[in-house]
Amino acid sequence: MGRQPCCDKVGLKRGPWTIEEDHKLMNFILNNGIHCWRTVPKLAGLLRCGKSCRLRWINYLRPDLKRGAFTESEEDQIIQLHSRLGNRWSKIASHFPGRTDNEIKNHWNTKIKKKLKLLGLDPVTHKPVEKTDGNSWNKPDDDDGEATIDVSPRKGDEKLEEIQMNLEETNDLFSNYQMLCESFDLDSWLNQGANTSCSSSYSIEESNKSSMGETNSTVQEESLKQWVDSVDSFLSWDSFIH
DNA sequence: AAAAGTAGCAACCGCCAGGTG
DNA sequence: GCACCTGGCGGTTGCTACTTT
Repeated sequence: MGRQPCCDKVGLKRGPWTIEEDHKLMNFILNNGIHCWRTVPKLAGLLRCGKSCRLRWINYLRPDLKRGAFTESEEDQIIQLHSRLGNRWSKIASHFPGRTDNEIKNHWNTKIKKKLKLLGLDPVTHKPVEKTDGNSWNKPDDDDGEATIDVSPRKGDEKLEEIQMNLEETNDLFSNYQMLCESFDLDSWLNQGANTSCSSSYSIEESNKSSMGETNSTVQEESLKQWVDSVDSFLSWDSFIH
């Protein structure tokens, strides 16, 4: 007998997630925690397979995610870890709280690989690439036809400044977000549902009280609201009615 | 301005390991 | 020990936005 698929794919939706689906999944997990991914879509009213829900949560909706570009030091650390661990992205990701393995893998494939090639290093072995002729040192893309990184000044410098300003604004948002995550016991929060019913009456407030105690619950509540607001601003959920 | 090419990234697929009955 | 289920992982695909011609 062959292996059964992870879920019955007939009639299930695929492709990009809609805002409404994101909200349904978030609401469900916020209210009930995570116990069994297979049952999540059914209980949350989603036409997705559990695996897809899990991926969406882990890679995009999780409150402790650190969004934004990788810093130089993060890149260096990824390179070092990759030289030790190879393509074990989840292991590498475990060194970067708030980063996902998928994010790191994508960053590696799209940016760091090219950076290493540009430096004349083999992205797999991390050793200098063998010279094939006298000119190949500074032309790492000759072998596979991949484009080089354009480091020369470009006409779009003004646009770059604009992006940097936006990034700063985003970083402010992230720092709020990080403050929340640092003080917020996500594991307890996600697991609390074991002791609660699946009713939607279970609130974030109650979750805070049970996982952190009464004393700083107001602060936590405020932080969590900030986080929800932050996610809202990322996703433009204005049109969705809770 | 339009077509072609490229980069970035979200999402999917298939496989594997661990847990359970 | 076996069959099955679920979660997790790494590789790959496909869509979209951006850039170049």
